[in-house]
Amino acid sequence: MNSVPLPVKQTSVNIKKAEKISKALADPNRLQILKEIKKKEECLYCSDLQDMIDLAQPSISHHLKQLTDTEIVVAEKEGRNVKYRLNNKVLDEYIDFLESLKKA
Amino acid sequence: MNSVPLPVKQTSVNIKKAEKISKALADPNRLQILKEIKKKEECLYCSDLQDMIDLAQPSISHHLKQLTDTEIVVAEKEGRNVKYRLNNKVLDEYIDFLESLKKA
DNA sequence: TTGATTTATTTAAATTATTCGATATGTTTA
DNA sequence: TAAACATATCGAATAATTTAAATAAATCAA
Repeated sequence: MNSVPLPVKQTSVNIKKAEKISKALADPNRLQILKEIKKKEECLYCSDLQDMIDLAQPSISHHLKQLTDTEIVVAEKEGRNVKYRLNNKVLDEYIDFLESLKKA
Repeated sequence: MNSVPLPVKQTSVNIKKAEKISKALADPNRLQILKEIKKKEECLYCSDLQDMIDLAQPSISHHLKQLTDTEIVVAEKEGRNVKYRLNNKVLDEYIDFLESLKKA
């Protein structure tokens, strides 16, 4: 009866991207890092994490890379430190993708 | 100045649960399954998936188990078939967790 | 410039995840 | 009951991820 197809909301996150973001979130240490980033006033230095997470420095660096590769976390160089902050935009786009899995 | 701590919204999804759900979502075949579940009117039979996903039956069964273990997908036995449907509640709780990672 | 500090990369080992063939279990139908 | 069908489990091979030691690169401070 309804010959006009219902518009399907398109998100900017496709399956490939959603897979990458999900993978980035699929580790307790990386989730902990995200929580620590939230706690900090504006952003967080990599070195802060060494006190909070029981991993060697290269491992923390590796996990931060997973997060920045998906752009869910953004790194800003500041002298010899690196500041990390959450990228709300990417997180929101990922959430949109998840919402789009629900029935209309 | 503010001696009363701000209430922090608690989600029912903690880091451990979020890790599990993220892992369940961190695979292109499982994301495809979720999309196919959405497409179907109410739910989807396991056997439907064999036409849509290029994997052997045991692999599809394995992926469905990953999804049902997190309860993001619910399985209902119906004769010799099994019906699968999305559990909006768990998905919403996961989304709440993700929202809680953002700054207040 | 030298030494200390912060973060990243490389490499290798250990762990975990994915896949499928074989087979088992449960259900329907003849 | 026997055959057919749908799904699940087991076991083994392969692939991907995590971890840390060693080391590199970049920056700061003396």
